[in-house]
Amino acid sequence: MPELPEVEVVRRGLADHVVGRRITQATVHDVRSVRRHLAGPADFADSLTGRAVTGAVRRGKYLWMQPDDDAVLCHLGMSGQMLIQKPAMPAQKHLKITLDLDDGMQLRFVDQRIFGGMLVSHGGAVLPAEIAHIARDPLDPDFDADEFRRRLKKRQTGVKRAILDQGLISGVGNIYADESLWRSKLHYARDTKNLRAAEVTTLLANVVDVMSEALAQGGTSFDALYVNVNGESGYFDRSLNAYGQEGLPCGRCGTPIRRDAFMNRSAYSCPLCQPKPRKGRW
DNA sequence: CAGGCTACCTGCCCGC
DNA sequence: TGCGGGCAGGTAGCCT
Repeated sequence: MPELPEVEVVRRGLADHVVGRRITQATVHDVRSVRRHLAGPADFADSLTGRAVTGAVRRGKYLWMQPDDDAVLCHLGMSGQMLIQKPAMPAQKHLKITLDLDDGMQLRFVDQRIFGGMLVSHGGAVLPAEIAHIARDPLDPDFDADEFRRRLKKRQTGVKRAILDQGLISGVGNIYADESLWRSKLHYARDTKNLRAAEVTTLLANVVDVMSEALAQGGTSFDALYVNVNGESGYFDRSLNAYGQEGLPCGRCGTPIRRDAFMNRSAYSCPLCQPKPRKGRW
């Protein structure tokens, strides 16, 4: 569920509550949450026991803790949560992994749908090999906007597909794709090859803006599934202009927002502000 | 490489 | 009240 702003909120929580701590014990409650740790759940737990966490880093929607040169790579999938809680707190229904910390608190990974998970990447502290294919995200100081433009221009696809491709630009999911396209007055099916340079520049700026604004508001929460490490919801959902707004008036022109089936999911757009491309025209 | 489809999961909401 | 279908902030892999 979480996109870059939500994952960054979680990373900051880990930086505050886990970095500087030592993991005294690791418990895997559901092996499916460590299925990407190929050496198995026992090795996962053994690899973490006694390790001190020295950093918490994020690229796109992935984040990892750094026990020295290694990485505990985490992805929240659609429903993953990281919670800092006292051991006395009753276990959540979908509690998957518990890391006991040397200050008496626990880091709990809760994940209803189990699309997320953790793995230990040996020597992966700088960049885990498992995510070498993930592009830098636009909030990364080393994000290369010119390279993004070059690579985008070479794509033969629709613009929303392109910005959802984590290998081209990371961190953008369905919410912020629709929101940045709405702000840019671009239809999601616009061909990347036919985008004008100014349109790409505007889009990139809007991607950065919408994710920065969402981050400042603690992320987007529609329900209790997305929360920070203290269990609190973000409130950027109040600022959404397109995503989930089917039938509601466009904030610019009043035309009802429409929902289209797209990539087995949804694409929300304003039919007037974001005109559908016609063959031969764009 | 593009893109359609499936799998991986649980839960909620709606219509019947 | 129950059941089936559709839907949900994601990713990877297989096929054409």
